[in-house]
Amino acid sequence: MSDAAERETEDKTPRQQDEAPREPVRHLYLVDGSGYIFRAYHKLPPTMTRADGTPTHAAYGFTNMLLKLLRDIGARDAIAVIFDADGKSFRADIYPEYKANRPELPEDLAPQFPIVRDAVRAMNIACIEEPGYEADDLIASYARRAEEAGAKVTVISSDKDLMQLIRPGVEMMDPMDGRIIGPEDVEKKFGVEPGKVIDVQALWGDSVDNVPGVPGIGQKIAAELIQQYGDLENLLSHAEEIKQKKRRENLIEFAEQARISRELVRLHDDMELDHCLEDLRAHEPEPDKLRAFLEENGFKSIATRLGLDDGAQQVAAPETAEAAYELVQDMDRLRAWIDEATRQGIVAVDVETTSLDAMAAELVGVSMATAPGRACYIPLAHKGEGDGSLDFDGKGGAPEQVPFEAALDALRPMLADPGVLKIGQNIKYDCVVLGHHGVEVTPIDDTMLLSYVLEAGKHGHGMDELARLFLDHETIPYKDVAGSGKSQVTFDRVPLDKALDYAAEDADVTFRLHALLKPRLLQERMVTVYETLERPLSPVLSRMERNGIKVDPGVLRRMSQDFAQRMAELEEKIYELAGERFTIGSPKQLGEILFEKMSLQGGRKGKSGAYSTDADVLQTLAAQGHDLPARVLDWRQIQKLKSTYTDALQDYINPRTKRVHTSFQQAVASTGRLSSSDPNLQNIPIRTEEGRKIRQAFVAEEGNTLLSVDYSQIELRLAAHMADEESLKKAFRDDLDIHAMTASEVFGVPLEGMDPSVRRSAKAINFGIIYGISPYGLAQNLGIDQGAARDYIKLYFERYPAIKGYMDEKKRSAVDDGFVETMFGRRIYLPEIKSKVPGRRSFSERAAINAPIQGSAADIIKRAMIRVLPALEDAGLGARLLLQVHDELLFEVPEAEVEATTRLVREVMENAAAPVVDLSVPLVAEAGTGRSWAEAH
DNA sequence: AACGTCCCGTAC
DNA sequence: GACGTACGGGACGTTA
Repeated sequence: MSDAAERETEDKTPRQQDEAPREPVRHLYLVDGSGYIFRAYHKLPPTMTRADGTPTHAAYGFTNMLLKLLRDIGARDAIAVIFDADGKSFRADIYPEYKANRPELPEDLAPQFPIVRDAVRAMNIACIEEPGYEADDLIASYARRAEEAGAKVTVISSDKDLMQLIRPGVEMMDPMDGRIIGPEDVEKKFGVEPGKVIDVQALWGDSVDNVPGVPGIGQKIAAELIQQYGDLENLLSHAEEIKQKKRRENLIEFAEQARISRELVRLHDDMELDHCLEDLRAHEPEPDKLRAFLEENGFKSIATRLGLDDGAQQVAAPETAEAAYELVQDMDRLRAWIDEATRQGIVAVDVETTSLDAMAAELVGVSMATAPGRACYIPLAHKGEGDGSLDFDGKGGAPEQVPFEAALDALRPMLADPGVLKIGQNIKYDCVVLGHHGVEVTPIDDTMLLSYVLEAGKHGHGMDELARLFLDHETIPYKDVAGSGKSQVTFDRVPLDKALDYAAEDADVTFRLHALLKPRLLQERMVTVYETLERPLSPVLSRMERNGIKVDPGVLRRMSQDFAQRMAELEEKIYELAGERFTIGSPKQLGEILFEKMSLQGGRKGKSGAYSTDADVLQTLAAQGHDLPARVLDWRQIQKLKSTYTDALQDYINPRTKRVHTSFQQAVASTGRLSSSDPNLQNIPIRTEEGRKIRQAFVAEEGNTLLSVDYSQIELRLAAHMADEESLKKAFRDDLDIHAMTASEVFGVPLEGMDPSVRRSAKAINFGIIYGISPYGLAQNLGIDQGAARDYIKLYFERYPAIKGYMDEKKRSAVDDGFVETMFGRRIYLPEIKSKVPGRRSFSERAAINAPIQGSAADIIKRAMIRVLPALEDAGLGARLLLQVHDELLFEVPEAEVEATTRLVREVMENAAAPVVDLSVPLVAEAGTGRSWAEAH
């Protein structure tokens, strides 16, 4: 018999209204009924059933747990079991999806809920629920009421949603082991004090209850943010300040969702309550009632234990609604689509392949759109599903498709028809792939380039982003059709119905984007940039990518081997010096070795509070005579060269062409520059002796020579022109050493016998000008203090006042217009130029200075690239353009034509600004040739 | 397992 | 905090 029961039994007083006032309730126990029953359900094996077959194991466990609890509480205690009422709670009104994807109750649990309610009543315990509210709200409200009455509260549950209630006077208890869950446990789970739990949950969300939260933010980050900003509202109003781009954007975009989430998890403690504290006071169970319950459910062992056994025998036991996409599987339908495209004179085209790498990709299918919502997909090389093996009913076989070559033959005339405009999103990719099959695609329009020209700096230009932005449409994620991770398949294994949805959507979206964006060229005066720069450049880049460059794998392999050996030696030495083995490549571990174990001086920096171990820091330490940092510097250099270049490049050699085919990105860099990836051939080392050797692996085909032609100081020249800085312009016209001259002007030293360090300083300032100089940056660069750097800049501006004027003007116009322009009219938007966060604003200000300069140079070399191919052709020269590296063009030239080609290329490059821009400074292009890129540059 | 971020380093 | 534009590798932490 329980203690409570004994006490009650001893005084033998039946409960009566007129009984003398008892001492007030001092402690209220609130049992989270659902949580309780779930715990019981999962803890016990599902073996028990009632005589009628109803499963009872959860109810049994529940009854046991509740009896145990009842035994442990006293006469001055109150107790209630709270359940969720059936039906939707008010939270579903705030957020319809709330608990929407909650799985159905297990089949063997649902029928146990009525039993459990009976159990509670049989024990003479109040059983409370309230339609429209959840148990948690009732618990919160009763806890509040008890607290106001001066009673302590224990909530029996381990549900994290209740943890927000923990405060002095309100504790939680784990129903399984009786452990008290205190503020420390909450801290452990949420990373914040209980009072801030709901703010954390608002960000974190809850997949079980379908509370959305903010994407990409989990417990860890949520706690960090709430710690820092105090609460959700304050965080949201300072969301702008968050450093991490993705996180910042999500916080802004999903701010309302976070508020709703907070509202969803916030418990209401102000409900009207049906019971006062006294009503809930613990009573002795009424034996008859309890016995009846136990018997009915076959809980014989409990009855026996409680002495209630009367000997009775029991048995123990998609959105694409408007679009009509067509799957084209026969020649007739294909011809019909081709005819329609030809009649219309405009068609959006998209190819599906097996790879993102255009040169390695196998063509799998083609989609077309001829009007918004009107699109088709023509599968050409789809295989059966699964692993391709045939199963006995033949399902693994390839689906019905138009024969590959026949389809291409049918498409070819339309794709090359000058009267039919082919629209693509990043159509260069499609051109390269189709180019393999001897299919020329012309003329073209590219929605990615349209967006790039119209909105550079505002956002990216990938199709998903454009669809979202301009069409308010979410495209089907690739992983939804092809899977991801281990289960990912190539597109030729995607079932045709899915392939149709995906591929036709791409063409459809492209068509719609084009209809939206193309007219804006004229309205926004961007026709020229698009028509004379980006659009004609696209086929040039296609050509370059298909050309590729020959890379000698033997050279790379030998270098990799050499590097591996040297790294191993250095590692030995480094471990010896450190006195332990560690991951040298981990800045964190290295920092700990250097600054903690060896206690070298070098302090912290960086926002994460980690030690910086960059080359600057290591250099300084090495200069103080420390061997370890010096070795790590060597190790780092070799590791970089090996992993990024000599190892990685070998993997990029196309087995078919034996060449490396980079991909040029035409719509990535906001200034108008190109970028190169997979592999990036625009950052092959050159500055150090060791690194430069990698260029020896880039070689000309037999009988050819590499020709490198690069612009000399093009950005500084353009800066001089644009700022109209007469003295600089004159220096360029006189072909002076510009850095030496700057040194002479700024520091007042004679050109003759100039100290190289003085010239180096001037060079750093000149570079700083292009980047939108700051005293910090210059100081960093020159290894001087900021004061000195500030003086240099001041001196520089005094000598070149027009430069200063140019910078101020750019900043001003950027603020006024929201964008800056290159000499050729390319616009670069600077959406953060008015930001109230100083760091971001100054970032935009520097970009406002740099973008017109860098962008104008980019325009010029693009013009040269566009012109040089027909010029070579006209001259009957066989040179092929292989690479562009911002101010350099690299050609592969038949040996006999080197001289003529050099002359022609220099000519084209030096006059590339004309006739649109009449430069007041000369452009100079310098040429070099050799068997390898190392020799040619 | 996939992703994002950080740190670092390469190019112009 | 921290000079412009990129890409990428490795470490690491978080999310799911």
